[in-house]
Amino acid sequence: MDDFIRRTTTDAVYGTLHNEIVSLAILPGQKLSETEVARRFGISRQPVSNAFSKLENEELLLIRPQKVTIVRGFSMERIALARLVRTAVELEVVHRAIKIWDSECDAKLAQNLALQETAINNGDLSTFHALDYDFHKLIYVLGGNPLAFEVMLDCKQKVDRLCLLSLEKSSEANSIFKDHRDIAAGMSSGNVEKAQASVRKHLSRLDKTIAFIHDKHPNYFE
Amino acid sequence: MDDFIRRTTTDAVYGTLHNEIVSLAILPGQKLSETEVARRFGISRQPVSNAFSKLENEELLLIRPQKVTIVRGFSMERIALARLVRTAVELEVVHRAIKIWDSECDAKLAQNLALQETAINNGDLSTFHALDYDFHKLIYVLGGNPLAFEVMLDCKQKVDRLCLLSLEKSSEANSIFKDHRDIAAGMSSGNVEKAQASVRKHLSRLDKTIAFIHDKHPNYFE
DNA sequence: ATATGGAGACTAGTATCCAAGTTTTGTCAA
DNA sequence: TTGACAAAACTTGGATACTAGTCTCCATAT
Repeated sequence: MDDFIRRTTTDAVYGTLHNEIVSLAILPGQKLSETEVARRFGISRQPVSNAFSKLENEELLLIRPQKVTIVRGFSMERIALARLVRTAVELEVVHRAIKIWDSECDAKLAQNLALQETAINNGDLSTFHALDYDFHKLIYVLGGNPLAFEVMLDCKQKVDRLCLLSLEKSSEANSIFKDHRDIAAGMSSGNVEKAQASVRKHLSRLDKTIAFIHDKHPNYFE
Repeated sequence: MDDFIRRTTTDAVYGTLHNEIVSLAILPGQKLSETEVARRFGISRQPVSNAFSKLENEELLLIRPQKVTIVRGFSMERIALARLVRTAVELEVVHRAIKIWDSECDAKLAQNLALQETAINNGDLSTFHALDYDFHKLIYVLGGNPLAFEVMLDCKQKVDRLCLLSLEKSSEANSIFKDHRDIAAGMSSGNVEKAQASVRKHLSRLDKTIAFIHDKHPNYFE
């Protein structure tokens, strides 16, 4: 009865390349030949071409007829746009969530925050980042807009790819945790402006990092 | 020197099908066979397949391996999501625009509004709709976020395709015009909350229309 | 030394063929 | 009439051949 989702060759190639690009295993500007990738996977060019097409739709590749395909770099305009959309969505989700917020929501957020604190005290950053993810997702889900979380992730991913170029995320955990506590307090208070201000502050934390990366790695920008 | 953009067969097929789908010339649920479309255009299946793939990425088609491809219908969840994102972006753009808003911006909006009034008095709805488009775009451009306008258009398009099922847009022009005046006044006042409230009211105008369509055409929903 | 032109090695786009899975159809039997 | 079941007629996915445009490099001419 269940619709089986057969994993096509195209999907497999797409997934692999997508990971390699967003993880910067393949750097911006690098050439990607359909033939070469096909050889690497031991398949024909067709599924590779389809996968390329999907990656182009995400602005990860630049395909021009009869010219070599290259991995797209960053642009400050597109990064700024992704951040604008993420901020906008996050603020609106908070706006809507706060209208139906109750003590049960508070409790779930508090539970997550407690785990965050434990993770920080243990120096367990990977757990902390997972909890960070869950914290934001909770606000979407509890607020009744789980689908919007996916939109936000799309935006976040574009910025994250850029921020991989900076290797100084470790010391920030404490500040992030404090932001989260502010956001939770804002939600709990029922004060939209207060909650949104906390979100804005949290999201603007990347301003300096991005400017720094832009200065340090201009060659990765278009 | 200019990069010539050669129009591929894939692009042509994509463009034609895209228009037909969003204009509801091809209705949700209709089957689309690669072979059949290829015959219709007098080309091979390959570019049709590529075009299908692009349309699937926009959630306009549903492609399953070895099964017939069909035009996707609407879902209230996706419509609600598109409206949420549009609202969010529009509010955030207003938030940012109002910080750099000056009398020159006021003047440009006022000029557009004057033309809107003329168009309404002349009963020239197509001109009015073009001015409606320009009005919203002005806020993005003057506010320094022209790229965000494209994001908003993507969202709007999804809702517009649905609203084509309702044929009662004519009498609304006056209300829309008044909304625009409110928004312009809000921008001019420098009061973010006031401007945003006007935008919210403007965008929520579709609530009834969409509920009505959902009731009247349940077969077009997934 | 520099500019020009051409050969050859690339590139992606398209057409065509085959494979593999799904749906429809028709036949035969209970 | 109704059911089972097999065969035929679909569907998309992938492999391969070929076309046409682009880039690189080297020889030749200025």
